[in-house]
Amino acid sequence: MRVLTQDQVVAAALALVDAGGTDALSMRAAAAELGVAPNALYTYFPTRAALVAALIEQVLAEVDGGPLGSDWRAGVRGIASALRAALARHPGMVPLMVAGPMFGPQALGLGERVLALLVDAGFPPDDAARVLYTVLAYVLGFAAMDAAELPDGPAPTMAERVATRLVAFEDVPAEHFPHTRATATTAAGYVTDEQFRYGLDALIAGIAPLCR
Amino acid sequence: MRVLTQDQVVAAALALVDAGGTDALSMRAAAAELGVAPNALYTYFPTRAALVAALIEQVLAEVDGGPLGSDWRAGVRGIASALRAALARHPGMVPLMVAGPMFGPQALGLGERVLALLVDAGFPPDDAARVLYTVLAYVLGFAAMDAAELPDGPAPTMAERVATRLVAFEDVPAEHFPHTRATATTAAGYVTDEQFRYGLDALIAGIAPLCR
DNA sequence: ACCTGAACACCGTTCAAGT
DNA sequence: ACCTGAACACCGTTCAAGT
Repeated sequence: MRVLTQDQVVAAALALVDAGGTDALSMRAAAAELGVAPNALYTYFPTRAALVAALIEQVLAEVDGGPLGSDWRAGVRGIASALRAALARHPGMVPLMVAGPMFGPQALGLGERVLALLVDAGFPPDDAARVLYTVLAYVLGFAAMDAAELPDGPAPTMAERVATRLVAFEDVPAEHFPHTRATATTAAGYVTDEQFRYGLDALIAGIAPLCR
Repeated sequence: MRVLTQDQVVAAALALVDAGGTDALSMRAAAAELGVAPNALYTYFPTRAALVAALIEQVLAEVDGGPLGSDWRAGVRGIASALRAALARHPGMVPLMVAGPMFGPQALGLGERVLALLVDAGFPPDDAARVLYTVLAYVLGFAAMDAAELPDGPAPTMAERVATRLVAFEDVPAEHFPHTRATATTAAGYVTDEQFRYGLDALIAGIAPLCR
């Protein structure tokens, strides 16, 4: 008789990542959290990679659908924002997501929703596929740059993060990098929702002519 | 008297990553490659993270400038493509780059070049900063999705990669993911230069109205 | 079938010692 | 100052044994 469930293992592992960052995840730490010998986890997941895949699916399951209306712009914005929000809730998961291919049912479902949205709006299917991957690349890249500079401990507030970035930019020598220094305030705000929306809207605007 | 140089350590470590993927990098393996005791490397780099930062700078140093003409579109395309090419040459480096903030001189120099290009073309500086980060997010995200599914061994040809992806999509159940299946051929080609250019051009088109 | 203790082959990093 | 051997506190994973 099993003393645990797969969901319990996933929950414990995700808690480790959320509390201590990417590197806090280990089979041994998760086992300790669950009060079980390290090798007991191999009953539930054959390898560490399989556990990570389950964690990724768990995070993707938190991405809610967005509006189901006929406006593809709002639909893409909604799903992309929901994905970014889910990744921002679990910043330690980002390096794990980005390091391996995503082919689980949740990942496929997310893509399918975007494709359906675009095809229904009149995009030729192949263009829809290209748009999907382009948007995904942007969202994952943004999330990665966002998560990259977070400390491993508990998450700082957005104001603290912007302040930290501003200080970092002040160390940049203005004689060598004048434009970088001149735009430090804007660059410091790169981690905000507003900046995410800015790039996403540019992407959507550039995509629009493809919809005949 | 030092028996090695920092450059030798970086070269050996990069060779490990290129040959065996991200996980092939370890202080001990690099030391073995150089014929030296593991802890000898701590003379050259205080931590593994410092070595990784030097590796990132090395890869960014390989990004060539692109055209210096007055056309900002060509300039952004050139630098973004050069960055993608450098990352594609070192796919094992991508998870390392994406996992940590990039604030070295090469990283700053790359950003500065893009900012100068945009400001010279008439972008308001703050818009230029936003454009820079948006393009970076796209390039890094694309590179990450690209690198994610590469095997750890020697790199397959592009044709082999597309074929592998096509086979993977054939396993997707068409009754649950009809659009995904219908666009499998296009999706299989996502790793190609052409797809990278496609998304980049959409981004540039969406950005253009910001240049007054 | 599932858990355990013990082990194997790894890590990054530190420390005391030698030159 | 720089290298070495040895050690510490970790990893993922395997294996034989117990229930």
